[in-house]
Amino acid sequence: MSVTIKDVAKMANVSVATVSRVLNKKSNVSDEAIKAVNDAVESLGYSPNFLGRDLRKSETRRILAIIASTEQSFYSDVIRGMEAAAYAQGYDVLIATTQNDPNHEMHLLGMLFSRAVDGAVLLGPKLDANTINALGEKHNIAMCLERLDNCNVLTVTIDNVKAGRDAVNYLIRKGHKKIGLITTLQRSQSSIDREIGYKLALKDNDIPYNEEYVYFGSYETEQGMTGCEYLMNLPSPPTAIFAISDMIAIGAMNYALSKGYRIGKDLMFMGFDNIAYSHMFVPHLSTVEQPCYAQGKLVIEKLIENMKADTPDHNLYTLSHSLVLRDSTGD
Amino acid sequence: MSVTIKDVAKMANVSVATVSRVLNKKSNVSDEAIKAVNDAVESLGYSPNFLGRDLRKSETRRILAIIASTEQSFYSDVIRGMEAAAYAQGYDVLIATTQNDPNHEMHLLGMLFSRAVDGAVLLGPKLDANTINALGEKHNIAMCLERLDNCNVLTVTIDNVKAGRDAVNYLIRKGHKKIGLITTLQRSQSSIDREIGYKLALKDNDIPYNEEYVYFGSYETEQGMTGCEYLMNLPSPPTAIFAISDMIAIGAMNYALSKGYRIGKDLMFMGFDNIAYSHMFVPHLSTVEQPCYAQGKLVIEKLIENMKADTPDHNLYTLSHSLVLRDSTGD
DNA sequence: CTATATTATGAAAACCTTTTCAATGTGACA
DNA sequence: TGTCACATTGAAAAGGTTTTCATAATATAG
Repeated sequence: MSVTIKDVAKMANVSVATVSRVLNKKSNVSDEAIKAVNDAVESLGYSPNFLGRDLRKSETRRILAIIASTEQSFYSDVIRGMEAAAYAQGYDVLIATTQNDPNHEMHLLGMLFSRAVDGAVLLGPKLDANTINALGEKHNIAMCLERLDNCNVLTVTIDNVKAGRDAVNYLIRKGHKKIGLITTLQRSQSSIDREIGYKLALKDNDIPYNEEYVYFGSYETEQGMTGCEYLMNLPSPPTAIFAISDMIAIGAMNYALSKGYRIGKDLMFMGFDNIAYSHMFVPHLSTVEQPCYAQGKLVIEKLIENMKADTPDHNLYTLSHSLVLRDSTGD
Repeated sequence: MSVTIKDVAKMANVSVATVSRVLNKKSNVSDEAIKAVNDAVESLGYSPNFLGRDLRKSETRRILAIIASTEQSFYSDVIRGMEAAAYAQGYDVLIATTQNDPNHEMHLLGMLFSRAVDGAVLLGPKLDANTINALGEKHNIAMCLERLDNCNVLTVTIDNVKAGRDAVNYLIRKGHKKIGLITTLQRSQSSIDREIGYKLALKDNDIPYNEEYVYFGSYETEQGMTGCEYLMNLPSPPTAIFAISDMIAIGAMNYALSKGYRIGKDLMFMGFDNIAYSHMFVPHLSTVEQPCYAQGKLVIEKLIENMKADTPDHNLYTLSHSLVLRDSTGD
């Protein structure tokens, strides 16, 4: 039905082996043969069947990036970094989404077990550390952006404890003592770590931890509003708020704005991620920036190294973050 | 090296054919054989090699979605729709990004020609209509969100001309006669169509078209600011502005806000896409909403139909949009 | 001019499945 | 008892490529 290497061989009057050699730019093939093959390929409109090729070579040169959804736009820089690193070595990056379903995440990893891809990168997995450890023993897996406790799989991330600590320390340095935290109920390790950082910063400055100042919501902006409403209705409301994501912070600021608080004066906000909207929203949001592109690039480089290595690298790499200071902290 | 169907067969004391039958849940296999095979699969940790399977069956049950980047978060609903439709029929959806490079788009389509996937959906292609037409003759291609003039490939989109016309007619009905348009220099068909709709709405109401009122920028929010600045510095500035995307509209509002315009009163804004931030930003943005999920779902359903059909459907399907009215139009 | 590298080539094996085809065994039925 | 249908099974082919191995042809060295 469809045109195969045999058809090309026949038309070019050579063997399939020769066609294969030309296609793969091997040495030891005459100029005439090269021309004959290329002409035949052209006139037949042939393109090689990757299933055959990949089966024979038992490699696909494809890497799967598994992500909850494409909604969080800050993933896009991570992916750009991943692709840059991959293309540089002749790999393609494919993205698949789990919609936060661990079963679906496992299903997608099936592509790895079944050799439909050579490796996989998990960006914020929903599976637990034990499961991932077990899979990491036998397959080329890496994690990016999000680490997992007790997980010895190659991981590239930032130090979220330190990042949270730096963010809150900055607010304290600005003169605040009553600092609210809006975080998520659904615990990713990064949000746990940022919360730990929040507590450490308080301790650094001998400010007692007050659990009333912590609101647990979800990642949606609406929850930022609700969280801010809760905090500001406390008997002694906070004067600064750290939100573990910009989405949440924007929601929170939105509420504060509607109630007439003067942001950056009466009330300061610090977000996390430095998404594009964080400096479009008025007032501009101060935030913690993490090196998305660099993390994506590094995780792919390390993963490809691992695919070639006999003893894979299962280390944790942490890149450094930085504070971006804008209106919402009065800067 | 890695465990194959042969190893399973050996351990289960059956032929590979029987193993295959068990794995594919075929009839005509004894209960003992089923048990023996399943036990062997379990204890060996076997998972079938998809390359072998796909080659034999010459189908992969995978569909590639080709997208410029994952930055525009409103793609995420389209993808959700695509996945829902795909999974319902046992297909997986893989996403790959072109970063706006037509060469890279062609490279990714190579996965289709080379049978690494069964079909492809283009969301806003950078290739021209002729090229896509040619490819569509031989392969299972569809387009979504974005149509192309003179392109007879299966397409699912909305009527962007009518959408632009409806948006601007609404502003006119609100009493405006001087209406600015912020669009993009880089012409996607949807932005061209929305501009056509803008002009038609003016004509509907006997308002002369004034090219001074049209600003050509890019998709970035910053360009929305610049565009708004340009428009408001005209000798006779517009009293309402239609932006062809919410990102641009938010940038434009941002500028207007900083200059003290009272949005929804002195100056009205209408965006496009109804992204999540459009109702987080204060004031809330009025916008045109397109059915993202439904478009994604439909395009996959039609594409899968085409893969089975002998005479493929190359029609254009248009779903309906709606106006979402909020603060920025004084609603 | 012979002996030996070197280059160019093709036949066939290998990669791992699924599926076809033929064979075996079982039970029913006359 | 003999025939037939049916369920279960395995050997082998098929799918499209790459790669190994052997061979033939040519070039190089002595």
